[in-house]
Amino acid sequence: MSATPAPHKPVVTRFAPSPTGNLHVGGARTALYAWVVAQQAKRNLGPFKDHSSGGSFILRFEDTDRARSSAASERQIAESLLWLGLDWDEGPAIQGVPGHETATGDRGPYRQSERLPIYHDHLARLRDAGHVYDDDGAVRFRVTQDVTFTDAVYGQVTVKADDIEDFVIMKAKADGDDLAFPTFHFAVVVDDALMDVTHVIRGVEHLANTPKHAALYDALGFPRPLWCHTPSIMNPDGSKMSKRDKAKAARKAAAERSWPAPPVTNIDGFHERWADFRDKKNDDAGIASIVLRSLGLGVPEIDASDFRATGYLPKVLLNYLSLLGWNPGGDLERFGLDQLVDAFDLSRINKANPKFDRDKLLEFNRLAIAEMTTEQFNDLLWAFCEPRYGTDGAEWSDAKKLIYSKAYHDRARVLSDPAKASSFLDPPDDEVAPSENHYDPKATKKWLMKNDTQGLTDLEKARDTLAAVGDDFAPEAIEAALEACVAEHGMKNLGSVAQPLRVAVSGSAVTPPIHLTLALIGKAETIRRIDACLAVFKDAAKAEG
RNA sequence: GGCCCCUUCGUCUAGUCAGGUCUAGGACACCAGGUUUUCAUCCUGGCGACGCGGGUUCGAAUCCCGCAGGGGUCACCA
Repeated sequence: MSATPAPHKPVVTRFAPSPTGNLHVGGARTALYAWVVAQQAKRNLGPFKDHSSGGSFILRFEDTDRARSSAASERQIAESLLWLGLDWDEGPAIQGVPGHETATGDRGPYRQSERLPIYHDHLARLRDAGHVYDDDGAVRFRVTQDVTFTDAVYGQVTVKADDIEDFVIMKAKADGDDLAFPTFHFAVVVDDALMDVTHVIRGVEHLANTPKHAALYDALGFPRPLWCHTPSIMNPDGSKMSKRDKAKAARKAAAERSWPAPPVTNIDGFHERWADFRDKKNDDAGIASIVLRSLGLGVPEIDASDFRATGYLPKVLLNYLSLLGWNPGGDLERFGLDQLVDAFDLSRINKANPKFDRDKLLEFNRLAIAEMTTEQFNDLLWAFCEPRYGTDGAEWSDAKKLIYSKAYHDRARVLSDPAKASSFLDPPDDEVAPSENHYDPKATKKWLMKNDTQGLTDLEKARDTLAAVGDDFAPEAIEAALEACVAEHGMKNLGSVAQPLRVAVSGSAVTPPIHLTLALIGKAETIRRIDACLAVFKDAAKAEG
């Protein structure tokens, strides 16, 4: 078995999703592998080192299930693919996707619903040769022989004719249609053959269908492609990772809290949709996301767009996905697309279904963020945050944005982390006078009240020091002033002032580096919060003492 | 249930095709110690696997057979 076709034959791979939802991670990985193989052929790399055959990667929509297919889903899939950097050489026109609003390539149409006459031509050939028969308005293919085919990862597979049913290749014609629709089995074979596809790379769930496809290739007189089936990506509990996981998570969370009724009212018919959803009449991912978010919970990332929304870097997702069921053979784990194109080899794909490990993905993403410059992180972070979180009307200066980026550059794992960790930036609530409730009890005890309120004493000194810092309140100036304060008063270390300050301005003992935190809050607000804190705890100390 | 596929640390895996160099290597997670203004980082160390049972062989994670467990498929869905 060889993954290398004859030198004169260009390599053609394709990604052929049915547009019935977003791009699932499993689909993303399949698309990646197909894209990589085409790249290798184009650039004479990997298994194609000595072949100048050329290659191309086709995007085709398998929309023979008209009830579930949608243009919106086509757009989402295309956008996710582009976000990942997996552009295609040939594909259909997709409205609303810049760069792809007109079709490219001359092997189209690239939508099965637009290829109906082609299927009927080939059906006629099959009929003439006696390979098919009618059944209740549908057309079935007659399986008469055992089938043996070779798969790049599973090796040689043989299935007996008795174990393959006579399967439907043309559905019964629906009312109002001119032509009947083919089933997936017939459409893929005809399309892949006519589009000169050499490598059919897809999920293992299709392995059991492949004997049917091989039989069809033979009956139609088409040369068979090299099949390559990739294992399914599983959840940590061993179940298949699927869109339904969102619905499951939402129902479970709602049930655990005895969630009475959704607080969402501005969406048309939400309550009815929620009721149906709760009663398991559907697994609407949109409803699931709304429910989960209303409960303050994260939505499990399943689709490429989910990972994008959380703030994963596309190259990291690709890196991690490529490693799920494949590896270059040594200890190398973190690499970019170019290295992947260099090293990839279909025959090294594992057969067992891997489990998706979010911790490892998170760590890879953290490392990738840490490796870029603060300026790069700054650009990325704000490009990510601004469309998502808005600016609350108050525009931040570039300088302030950069300070924020510095504060989170080496502790953000995903781009949404900083927004979650920076509640200390929330504007003060003028309605409520500060009280002990604003402060974490453990933190106040340890950093303010301990040793006869030593923390409060140090905090007062820090306050005066900060009040003397210039009004631009730059991080460097703050840092220098606090260090001088520590030295002048013979304090143990910077923590002596940093910790009480953290508690005073944020209510907790955890924030980014203190000088960045204070600079972000601003001078006036910093002083105001310190004074409020001192007032609260001085009184408390007096009452006790 | 029929048919097909899979099985190395908790997880992803290297090693299996060409049996010895594997008292099984790496990464993530976890645990302990150290550095550090908190958190995080960083450094050092640690825990931890060949599903089970037979067989072949001087020798098996690697080859053979059986079992168990997991997955897929059996649609006019893809």
